[in-house]
Amino acid sequence: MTISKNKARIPVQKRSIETKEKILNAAWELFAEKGYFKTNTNELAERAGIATGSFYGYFNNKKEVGIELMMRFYKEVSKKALSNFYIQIGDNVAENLDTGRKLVRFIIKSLKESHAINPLLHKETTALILLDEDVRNISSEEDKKIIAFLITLLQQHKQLIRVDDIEAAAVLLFRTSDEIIHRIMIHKDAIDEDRLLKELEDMICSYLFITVS
Amino acid sequence: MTISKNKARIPVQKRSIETKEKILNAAWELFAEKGYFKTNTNELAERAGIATGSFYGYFNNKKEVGIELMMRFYKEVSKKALSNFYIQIGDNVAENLDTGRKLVRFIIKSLKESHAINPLLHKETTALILLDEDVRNISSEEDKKIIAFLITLLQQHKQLIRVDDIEAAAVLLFRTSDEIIHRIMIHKDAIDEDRLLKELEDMICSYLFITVS
Amino acid sequence: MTISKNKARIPVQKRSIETKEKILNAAWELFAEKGYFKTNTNELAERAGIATGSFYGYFNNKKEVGIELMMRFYKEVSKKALSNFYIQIGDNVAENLDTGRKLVRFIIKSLKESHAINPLLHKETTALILLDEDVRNISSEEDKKIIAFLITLLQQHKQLIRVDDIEAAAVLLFRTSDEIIHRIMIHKDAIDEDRLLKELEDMICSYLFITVS
Amino acid sequence: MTISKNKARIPVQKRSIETKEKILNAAWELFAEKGYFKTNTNELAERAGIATGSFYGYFNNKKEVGIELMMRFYKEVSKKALSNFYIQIGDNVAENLDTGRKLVRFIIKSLKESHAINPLLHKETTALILLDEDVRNISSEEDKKIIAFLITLLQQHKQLIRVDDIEAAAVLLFRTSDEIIHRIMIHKDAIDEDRLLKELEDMICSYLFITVS
DNA sequence: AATGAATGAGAATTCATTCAT
DNA sequence: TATGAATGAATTCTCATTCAT
Repeated sequence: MTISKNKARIPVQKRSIETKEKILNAAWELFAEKGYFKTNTNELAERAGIATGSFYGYFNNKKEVGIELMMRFYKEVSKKALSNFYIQIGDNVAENLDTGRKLVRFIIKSLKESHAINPLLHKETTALILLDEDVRNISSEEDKKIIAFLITLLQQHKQLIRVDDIEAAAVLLFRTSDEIIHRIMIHKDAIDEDRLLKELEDMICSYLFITVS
Repeated sequence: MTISKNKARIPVQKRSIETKEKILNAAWELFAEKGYFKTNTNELAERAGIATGSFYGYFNNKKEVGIELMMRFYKEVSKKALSNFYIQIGDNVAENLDTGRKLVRFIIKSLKESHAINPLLHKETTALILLDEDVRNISSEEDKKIIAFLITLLQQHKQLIRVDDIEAAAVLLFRTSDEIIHRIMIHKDAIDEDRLLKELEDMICSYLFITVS
Repeated sequence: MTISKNKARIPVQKRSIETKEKILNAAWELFAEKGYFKTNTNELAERAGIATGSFYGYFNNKKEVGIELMMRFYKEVSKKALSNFYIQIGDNVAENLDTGRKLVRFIIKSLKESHAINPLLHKETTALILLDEDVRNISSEEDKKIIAFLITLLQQHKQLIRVDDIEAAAVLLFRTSDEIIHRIMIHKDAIDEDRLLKELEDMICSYLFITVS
Repeated sequence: MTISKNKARIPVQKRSIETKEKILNAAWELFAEKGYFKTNTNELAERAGIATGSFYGYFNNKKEVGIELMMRFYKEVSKKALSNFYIQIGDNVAENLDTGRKLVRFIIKSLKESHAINPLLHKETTALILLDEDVRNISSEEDKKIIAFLITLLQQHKQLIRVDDIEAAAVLLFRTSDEIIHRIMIHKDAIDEDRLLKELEDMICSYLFITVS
């Protein structure tokens, strides 16, 4: 269903906003505990402390809750990464390799933090992206914003970067980091987290920056 | 449920093997067309041209079909990767940078081919890995084999490689390449396939090998 | 399965109570018409005039309906037996043989009435007791109450009774009467009902009471 | 289904008879272990060591196996009770009360032995009698034979017996004893077996025979 | 707005029996 | 006769969503 009937109200009143928040919090917990598909709307309502039917006053369907939760992760990336960037990197970017590594570390750290909020829920969201076209499209749009930001970032450090195709590099940088972090959080590959993240950082740096051998 | 009642027969007779094959082929098609979750066992049987009940003579449930298909992918990867390796790289590995790049290209190509077999089915499988613990565990074991193979490969080219932590590098190499290929096949990121793959190759090479600047 | 998920609601609202009653009435009819095993939950819902799914709002499964109906029989027996006892026997129990026979007649009559409510359903219940352990246990508990009541009754008429082992006598009395009545109601043994009941009464009296030869 | 297609062969050859026996033995075990309804024909065939389809060479359907097993119990009663009667009671029946009690004991003992062969299977059979009309009719016919025998028996001891309605007495005697034994074997009423059987014997004797008070 | 009972299509699974080999 | 794969109707139970109150 791509067309929504949109009967769910947009909450304005304080109590309404609170109710919506209660539902999202319930989903936050339950989707992490049992998974998106194994959680049903009755449980969701019950955990939120509302009646089954009331749920549909705030969301048109279950999927919408999944989407809203997914957006929280994106907001987290934005909030952490975008707004706080200059605070952490410094305004007058010192143009040297050290800054480059700092930059990469910062990106990895931001993504890691967004995954860390609720790793199991993040996993569910990832599955939903794979399984549902609507969700995938929304996620795709958000990804584009992140990538656009990364492009800007890389362009701001052009003098450090030896890669010509900045756009492709940004995509590569984002996908690669996100995947490795995801693996660490979810799949618990046999390998140690720190070792893997160190290599990730090294890989990206050796790729992006002009290294003095 | 990890314990199965295992009522499904293990086909020995020619007819049985054929029927099982018919089911797997039906699943192959349907999971790609409609997705794993949206396909039900009745459809599966119907597409296979057998009776509903017959399905349960060969598989205890839908998940088992999913697992069996996933295993086919892994076998495909192994087969492609292992058997063709020497043909492509050459038996007497010339110890120079060119060989290193050849190696990386080979790995990327192998993974790409495994994804290309049935991209949509591959996507479903990826989702299943995220959503089901049993599937995840099986997949995890198979991934280990691939990574083990990569470790061997990298160790055989030690003199080219500047990375110390070969294990972590192998994991990184596998995950990174797999994810990028997955993105290309499934999500159709705005970026052009060739550009992205070129950068991936560059990234891995600049990371792994001693580059003469 | 002895542990139930207990998703069935406990009806409080008037509408709920009515719906539950509708289901029980449907079961009452259908179990008698077609038998417990040959009735399925869809039919049950249909006869009750509700949707299939609604059934599961009130009972976790068919068995629970069977149990609930069985309990109704027991309640019926208790109600009939306990409340009408003094009306029929009289308050100041005349201590003579006549009272003894009255007592036995009363017991037989009470059991007979409970069977007469819905003989076919009673038969199904009896089968269920044999086939299902949970049902058997519940029935066993209820039987104990009846037997306990009979023990009290017999003890109140101790002076008439020549049997030493009152407990065993009560069990014997209950099982014997119940079985004979059951036979009469269900199996239609070739023999005439009145003749058999007369002999039953005689048998019990001659066993229990001091007869003046 | 009251009309049978009767495709099952009547085994004459030794091997055929053995196969049929294997099926019956498998059912004997399985119906006692899991119950008639919870045992399926595949299991039955497997336990018998034959192929699923072969089952239908010997029985037209599952019910027939139940019936044949039921008949075994009846044969047991006949064998034990009817043929061995004179051996145990003695040919020249001493016409005194002692013989009466012996008689009752003998009847109870015979019934008890038939129940004891395989109590759980006997329970299943009892349920089947309740649930299936065909089975009930066959059982009814067999019951009549037993009752007829009891009538003969009682008539042979007429001089001891004070009951007028011998027919009704025979039915009562059979049903009562059978039920109590059944209870003892299956339901494990709280009461001790010996106590209950003693009272049963007393009850029947005090009813049947002229007691010198 | 809130409630929670009702809906009903849909999914998984079973199993007595048949039938081609 | 034996085999065991195949059949497919039947059954139980779930759950997102609606709707009367």
